[in-house]
Amino acid sequence: MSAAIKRACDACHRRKVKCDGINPCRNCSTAQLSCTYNAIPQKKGPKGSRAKVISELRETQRQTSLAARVQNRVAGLTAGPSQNPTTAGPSPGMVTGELVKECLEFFFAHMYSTMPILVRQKVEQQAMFMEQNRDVYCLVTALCAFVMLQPGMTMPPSDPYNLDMMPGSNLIASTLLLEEAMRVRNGYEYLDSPTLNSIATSYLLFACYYGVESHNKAWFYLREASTMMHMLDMHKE
DNA sequence: TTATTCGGAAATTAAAAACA
DNA sequence: GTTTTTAATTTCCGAATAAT
Repeated sequence: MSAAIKRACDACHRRKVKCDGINPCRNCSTAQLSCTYNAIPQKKGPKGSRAKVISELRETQRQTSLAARVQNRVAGLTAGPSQNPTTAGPSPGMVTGELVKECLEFFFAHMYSTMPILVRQKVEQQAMFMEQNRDVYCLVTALCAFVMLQPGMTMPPSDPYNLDMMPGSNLIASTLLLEEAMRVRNGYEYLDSPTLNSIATSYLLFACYYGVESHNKAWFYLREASTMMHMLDMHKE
């Protein structure tokens, strides 16, 4: 590139063409434009703290170490004598009764008004036996994953994933729960006979993925929920 | 063929951080 | 204090497109 001139005129700047810097400049003359230099240049250079990169690196490393701790913790939870981590059944210790209780409490206190997709009494009843019913287990796990994403939701006092209330621990807990829900859900044919629970689960998966900005997955599960509603003739009066 | 538009690479600049 | 690093802005190259 030839040496850039100190300042391009307004028209050349707009047209993204080389300006000779005089008034009127050659481009403006040939285009019969009035050649002005009215634009006020912006201040160049970084604004505010420029420690953005180092902050990002710190955050990435923190998340990585946190995730590693969670992996270890989960490996410990799932490494029972009769437990194979690759099975499609619920992982013991992953979705604790206390976690479910807290998440249901939060959901019905703060979110039910804008998302009335569940009946409290029914869910609480079903949740007691969720280990025996994958449909319910997935619903409850997805619900917990969704609730853990919400601002204001705190980790239960027992801290089931041993995250020490560190910043970002909610997001990691949510991710783990989402993975758990997906793993169990992929282990059985929930589409064979969709239920209200599986529709709500799809909707909660949509909400979870939307919350973590995985928009393609989010829309997929929203669409899935909508399709299952059709399968159950819920679009009819 | 010539003129125009515009995505984006390269250059420029200045603030913040690092260093002596 | 000076130097280095980083990030924001500006210039304008050159490919794509439109006009003649």
